[in-house]
Amino acid sequence: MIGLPTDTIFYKIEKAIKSYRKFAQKQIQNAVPGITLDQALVLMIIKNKPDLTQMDIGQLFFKDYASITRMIDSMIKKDYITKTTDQNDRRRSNICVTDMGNEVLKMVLPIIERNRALILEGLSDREIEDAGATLTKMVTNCEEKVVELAS
Amino acid sequence: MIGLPTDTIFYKIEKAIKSYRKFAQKQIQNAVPGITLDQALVLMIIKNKPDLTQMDIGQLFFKDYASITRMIDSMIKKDYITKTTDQNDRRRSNICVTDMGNEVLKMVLPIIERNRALILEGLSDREIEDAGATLTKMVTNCEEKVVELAS
DNA sequence: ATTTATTATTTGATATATCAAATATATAAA
DNA sequence: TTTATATATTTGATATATCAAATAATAAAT
Repeated sequence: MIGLPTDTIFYKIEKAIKSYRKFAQKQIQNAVPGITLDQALVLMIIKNKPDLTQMDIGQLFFKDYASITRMIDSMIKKDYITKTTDQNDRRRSNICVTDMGNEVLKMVLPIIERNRALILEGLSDREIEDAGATLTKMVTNCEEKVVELAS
Repeated sequence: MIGLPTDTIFYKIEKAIKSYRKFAQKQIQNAVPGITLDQALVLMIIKNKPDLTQMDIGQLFFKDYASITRMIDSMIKKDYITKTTDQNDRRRSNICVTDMGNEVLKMVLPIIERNRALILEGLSDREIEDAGATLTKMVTNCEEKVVELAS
C-alpha cells in the first residue's frame, strides 16, 4: 500500500499555504473589513504593474479568467479599482487603482509586511531560498510531465 | 515599498501546490471520470482510518465542517461510501468505503503513486525533508503568532 | 476586402468553500 | 433530575472557483 496523503510533502505544502492564508486573511480583514487576501494582493500588483491585462493577472494568481472577471467586478463594486476599455486594443481593459483603493493599500501594506515577517520568523534566508528552489523544481516537473504524458 | 506578492516564498508555495493539484487532478480524472483529487484522498484516508469522524477528516484536510458534510454527501451519491450513525455516540457518523469505492481506489492508487514519483523526480530525499521542515516551521509560526496577536 | 483564426473577456451552469445559525446528542453541573 | 454546556453534524446564505460556450475585437490568410 502506498503512503497516506498526510505523510507526503504535498500535504505539508498544502498545510503551510492554508495556515498562512488563514492567518493573513484574518489580519487583513482586521484592518479592512470585507476585503480578501487575494483582493489585497491583486491590488498590490495592479498598483505596481498597471499595464497587466486581466489574463496576465489570472495567470499570475493561477486563476481562471472567469474567476478574475468576477473578482475585478467585485473590486469595482467596492470602489477599489476602475476599468476602462483600452483604446489601442478594445478587447482589453485598463485597470486602475482608485483613491479608495490607495487608501486600502495604505492600510493593508504594513499588515502584509508584518505577516510575512511573523511567519518567517526564525527561518534563515538560506533555508527559505532552498525551500523555494525545491518547490520550483516540483513546478518544473509538473510542466514537463504534463507534456510527456500527453504525447 | 514592500516586495511584490509574486516575489515571496508564499507565492512559490502556492504555485507549487496549485501545479501539483492541477496535474494530479487531470491524471486522476483520466482514470475515474468525475472524481476530484480531494475525493480520492479522502477515500484513501477513510479506507485506512475507518474510525475518523467527519470533524477529524475536516481537520486533516483543512476544510470547514460544512464543506466536509457536503463532500461526504456527494461521495455517497456517487456510491463511493456509506454513512451510518454511530450507535455508541449518535451524534457521530461511521463512514465506510463501498465495493464501488474500493474499485475506485484500485484504479486511483497507482495513479497517485505515479504522480508523486513524477513530481518529485530529481529531488533528493534530503531536500524534500528539508523543505518539509521549513514549511512546518512556518505552520508553527502561524499557530504561535495567532495566539500572540489575539492576546 | 472577406473569411478565418486568435486573443481577451464575459456569461451561464455547476461545484465547492465559508460563515453563522440551527439541530441533535452527549456530558457536566446544580 | 433538570438545566447548562460542549460536541458533531447539518442547513441556509453567500462567495468563490471551474468548465464550456458565447461575444467582441484584432490579426492573419486567402
